[in-house]
Amino acid sequence: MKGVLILPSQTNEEPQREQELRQAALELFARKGYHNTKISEVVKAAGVSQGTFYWYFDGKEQMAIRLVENGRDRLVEVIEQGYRKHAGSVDDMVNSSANLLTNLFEFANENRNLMAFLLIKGQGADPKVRSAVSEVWIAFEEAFKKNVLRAIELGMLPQFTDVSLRVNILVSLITGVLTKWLFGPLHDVDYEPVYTAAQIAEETARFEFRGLLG
Amino acid sequence: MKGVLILPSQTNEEPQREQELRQAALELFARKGYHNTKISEVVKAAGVSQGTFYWYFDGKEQMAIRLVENGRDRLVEVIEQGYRKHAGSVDDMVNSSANLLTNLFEFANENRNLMAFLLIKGQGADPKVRSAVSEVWIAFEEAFKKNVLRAIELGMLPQFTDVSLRVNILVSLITGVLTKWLFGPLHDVDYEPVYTAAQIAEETARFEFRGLLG
Amino acid sequence: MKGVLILPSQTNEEPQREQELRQAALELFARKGYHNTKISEVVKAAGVSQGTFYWYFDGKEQMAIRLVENGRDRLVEVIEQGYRKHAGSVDDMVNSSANLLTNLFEFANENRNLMAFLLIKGQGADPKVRSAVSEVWIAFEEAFKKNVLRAIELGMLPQFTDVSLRVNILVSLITGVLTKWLFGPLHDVDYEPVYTAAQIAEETARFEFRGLLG
Amino acid sequence: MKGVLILPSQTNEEPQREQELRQAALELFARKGYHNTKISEVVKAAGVSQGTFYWYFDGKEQMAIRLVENGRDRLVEVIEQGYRKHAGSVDDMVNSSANLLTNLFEFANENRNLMAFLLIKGQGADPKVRSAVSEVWIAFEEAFKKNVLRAIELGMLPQFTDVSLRVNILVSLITGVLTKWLFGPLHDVDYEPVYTAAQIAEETARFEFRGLLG
DNA sequence: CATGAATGAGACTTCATTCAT
DNA sequence: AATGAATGAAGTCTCATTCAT
Repeated sequence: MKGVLILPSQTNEEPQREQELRQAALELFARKGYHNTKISEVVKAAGVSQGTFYWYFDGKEQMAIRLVENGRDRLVEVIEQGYRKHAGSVDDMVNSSANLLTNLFEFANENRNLMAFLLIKGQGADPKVRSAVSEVWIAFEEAFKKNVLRAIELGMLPQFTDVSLRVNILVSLITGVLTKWLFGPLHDVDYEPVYTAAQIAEETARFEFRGLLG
Repeated sequence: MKGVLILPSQTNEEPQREQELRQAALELFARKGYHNTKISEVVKAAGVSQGTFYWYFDGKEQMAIRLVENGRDRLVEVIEQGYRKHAGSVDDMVNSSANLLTNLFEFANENRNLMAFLLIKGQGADPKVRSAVSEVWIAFEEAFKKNVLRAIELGMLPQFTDVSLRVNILVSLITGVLTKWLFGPLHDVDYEPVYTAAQIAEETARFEFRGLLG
Repeated sequence: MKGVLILPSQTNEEPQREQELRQAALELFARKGYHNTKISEVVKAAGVSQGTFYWYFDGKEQMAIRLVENGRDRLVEVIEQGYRKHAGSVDDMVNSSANLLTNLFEFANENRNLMAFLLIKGQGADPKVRSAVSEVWIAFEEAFKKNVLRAIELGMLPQFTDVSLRVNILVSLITGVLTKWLFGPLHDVDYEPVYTAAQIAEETARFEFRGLLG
Repeated sequence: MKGVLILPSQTNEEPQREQELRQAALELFARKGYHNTKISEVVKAAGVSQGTFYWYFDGKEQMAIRLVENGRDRLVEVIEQGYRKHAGSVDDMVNSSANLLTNLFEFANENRNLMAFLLIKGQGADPKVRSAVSEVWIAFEEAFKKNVLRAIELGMLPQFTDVSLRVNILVSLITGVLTKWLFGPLHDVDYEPVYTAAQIAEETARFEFRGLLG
């Protein structure tokens, strides 16, 4: 850890200011939405001057897009780790799905600001930003579809006539549950989930495979 | 007093201009979001002058809230018509649920602008509008909860230990499916649903009760 | 009193609506100033419609001017009644002046809204209205000057080298005292004078002739 | 710390733009009144852009209040310098009062815009601004009262039964004379006083102590 | 005479962005 | 790299006035 506190001559610290700006912006976007967040507030929160923002970013919109794209990559990574290698029993499958969802929910809870922007506030932004957000959920659905197709391939799920529709419904379920679990009925960034990630994941996985009657 | 109530050749003419303004605003809010919609655009679309807007509404925010509250009432009305009177078989229940969802989905498809604002764009608005939108979904969930409790009472659904959680997940599923069905992956107001309301309702109802494995 | 309540066929009631509008406007002008008073408020206070205002008056400005000119005539009338016919002792003169001031102060107190507009709020209006207000005070000063010249003529006051200056100072004193007495330090229309008109008139008259040392 | 205080070739440069804006605003307020002065005119007169105004001030109202409060402090300072230390003859007192008034009148004439706003136009502004203006004259009267009480203490003036009333009348006299002297009968900012500050002060002081008969 | 919905010019204010230092 | 004063386009809202009924 030596040298960590020596600020003036740091080497790899390159984008420290940038990081602070990103974090500040993401928090504000998540809380107040894109349009209700002023650059002046972002820079104040990050402790830098107005001009500095424009040294690191081309503008408000471009910054938001960067934020979203960065989030997308990290999110997809989580889901792709659920990719199945071998076949197993139904219970295996439920457990496996629950594990994937647990990872997803934990990631989401550790990145609440990001998720709030992606799930809720992003749609209030400008067209380009909205597109970027939409692409996140397309990528998200793709990743899930890959998993479902793999499960069918391994004979663990029946050959649906319309896989896309099922995946569609499945993803709707997951994002719906995720949003409510994370932010509650009022979509409050400061809401504290009442269930653990594992609990809500297990319930969701059970529902996923067996429905209300299961 | 004869003749006093005979208005000059109109029946329930109400404030026609107000209706036009509401519609224009809702369409623009749905398409471009709250902040990207200018009053100047709304009045242009409605074919009235800027000042006229302020004759009928106190301001942009208040108008949006009125729009949301009006939508909430109509939406809840649809769901409450699904209230069950007698017990029946499981298939009855699935059918019944599918019917309710069909009604809901049809209503939604006939009020795409309203739904786009409630489901997607509303969260980009100002705090008071956001609150109003959140309240819509709370009311929505309440209405569903009433239906589920009734089904449990009639012995058609098991006594869940945590009804709220189940309803929560159920509502998440429904709004998730609804959003995707109506607006597609890109949240496009002009997206044309690929399934009919009845089809998606049936699939959703099946999933609701039996999950992926059903 | 017979017939008084038969409204539809009244004859000399001509400007009833106009009177109500004048009164309402004067009160609002006095309280809130010219620019902070909206025609919509005036008509609401008078219980008529917006259009009616424009049937009786050419516009806001013209109405204010009419109000001011009407007030001027009544105000000057009061002062001119102080015109002296015969010579008398110094005490006569002080008493006589006190009587005139008493009349003035009583008139002012009975027409608080008018005086508030003339003394205080009128200067915040538009140029033409301001001119009309200024002319009131010029007429006021003229009327006083006439009285002073008459007193000099009768040998009751010395031949000042500069009568205008003295009258000027005298009028400054009177309007200054009047304003404070009527509306208090905060220029509040609802202020209640702590002295009676006669008391403040006597004090002022004494000061007028003898100053602080008198 | 050497060198830290050496600013790049300026001495007390403060916010120069702010000064220009203040001056421009005060002049326009004085001439046209608060409501007839547009921010667009102020910034044009100051030679800056519209946005710059809002960099230095929170808004029109807040700026007007600042203007008034600043003026109040300077005005009171002038009067408090008249505070009497030793007793003296009646003539001393008249002279002393004339001196104080001369200072006051000179200050007023050097700050015609400020005085026009405080004496005349301020009452046409919005409530908060009006309050600020009223407070100026309350402070003004307080300062005079202190002087009068001191004179009584020194035995130079009799023990009035009601000092407040006398001071009230005195201040009414002074502000009345001041207004007329500065702005003439038409309350014209460009009016040129026909007497010097010393002349009008002397006349006023004589009137103050001896009245018309003096 | 009376109504009140409709108008539109123009006011204040916001805020993303620029640029000289 | 960093600052922060300056910009100006554009937005929301006000309100005196008009006019068809």
